[in-house]
Amino acid sequence: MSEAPPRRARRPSGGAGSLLEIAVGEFNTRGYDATSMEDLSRAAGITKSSFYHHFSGKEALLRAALERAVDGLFSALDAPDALTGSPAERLRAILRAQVRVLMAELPYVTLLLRVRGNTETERWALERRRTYDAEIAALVRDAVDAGEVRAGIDPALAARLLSGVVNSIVEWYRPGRPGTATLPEDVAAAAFTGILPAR
Amino acid sequence: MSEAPPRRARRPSGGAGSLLEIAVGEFNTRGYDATSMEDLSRAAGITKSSFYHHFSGKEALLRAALERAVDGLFSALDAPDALTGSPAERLRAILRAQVRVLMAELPYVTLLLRVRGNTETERWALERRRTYDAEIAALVRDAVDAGEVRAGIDPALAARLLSGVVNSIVEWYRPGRPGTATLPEDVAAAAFTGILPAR
DNA sequence: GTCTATAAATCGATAGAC
DNA sequence: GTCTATCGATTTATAGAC
Repeated sequence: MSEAPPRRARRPSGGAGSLLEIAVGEFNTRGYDATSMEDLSRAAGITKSSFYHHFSGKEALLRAALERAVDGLFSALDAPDALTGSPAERLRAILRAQVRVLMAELPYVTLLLRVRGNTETERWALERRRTYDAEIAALVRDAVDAGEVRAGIDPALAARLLSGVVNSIVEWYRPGRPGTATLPEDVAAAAFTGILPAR
Repeated sequence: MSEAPPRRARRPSGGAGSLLEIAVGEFNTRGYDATSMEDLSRAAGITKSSFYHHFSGKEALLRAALERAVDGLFSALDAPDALTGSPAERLRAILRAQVRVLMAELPYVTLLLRVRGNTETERWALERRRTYDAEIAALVRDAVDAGEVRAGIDPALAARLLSGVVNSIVEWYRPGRPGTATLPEDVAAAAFTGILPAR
């Protein structure tokens, strides 16, 4: 009972998922605000109108991308080895998991980290980021209170520097680069031992 | 021989320097691409046309701001205590100086660190940043070769993480915050000893 | 040095045929 | 699901009066 192959439109795009991937790539290359719907449709090989058939607008694309990034980020808090052990052990496990998420969801998390807050969607993303950062800061305080790490600096400052060093990975990491298999552990070790420890 | 005071236009702006400061503030709040000349002139309290009398266009403003940021950044390499001593000592002095520059020239450096490369001016800024980062990376290699720091991770990775932790300061530092007088030394110490060193 | 007015291009988004 | 054509708003930038 073989049917005839489904009638195809002139230039079938790969579906909403494929278009989102293309759009996020363009957003990261030129910046969200500097990327026009014309740019997106050209990159996808369809017209602007066709793009609007899949997404209601530019902000809908941003929303879908940021939701994926936020979901990934928060999943680091629930990593298997992040739920047990001392505060410092859990914190170290979360750092490793966060680096893994950054690597696996690189374009989406990159976009999230560049959001400025111009629209409701962007403000929502910023709020979710603040919540995540607050969770990390609380864990740092727990680790200091438990006497597991040296409180040479303000725990709030330590949490900010931790976020900074981890998030900065999106500025240079590219998939397939040699020697990045150990990156999650390397970053966690650098955070606890120092990036440039004295001999 | 007192002359009459110079005839004044209806709403005298504070000159090009003042307008640049206002523009950089707007760029950092909304993002460069999302900020229109209309936004800038409204923030300055003059019309768009008047703004064009002081700057030839939006990109000229960006260029002036980025030049100031780049000059500040490179000045960290020439800090008095960065020219003598062992590689590790010089590296630590440069880190401190870089944090001081970030704090003193916060809005300009913030703008520099967000540049994407859409125009010739932005690509020039990215190229200058690459040159600066290469200088830091060379110093890290020197310190490792001299046996002053532990080469637990790839020196190139160490240099990237260093840049990440230092530059991330612009994401949260605000002038006048209490307890930031020791920030340059705190950041340098965290880089060498660890953000969360074990007890 | 400021203003009003406007040009010329581009933007996000929609209408409607196939 | 794709297309052509277009709308209305916005953008960068300029002309020219005061």
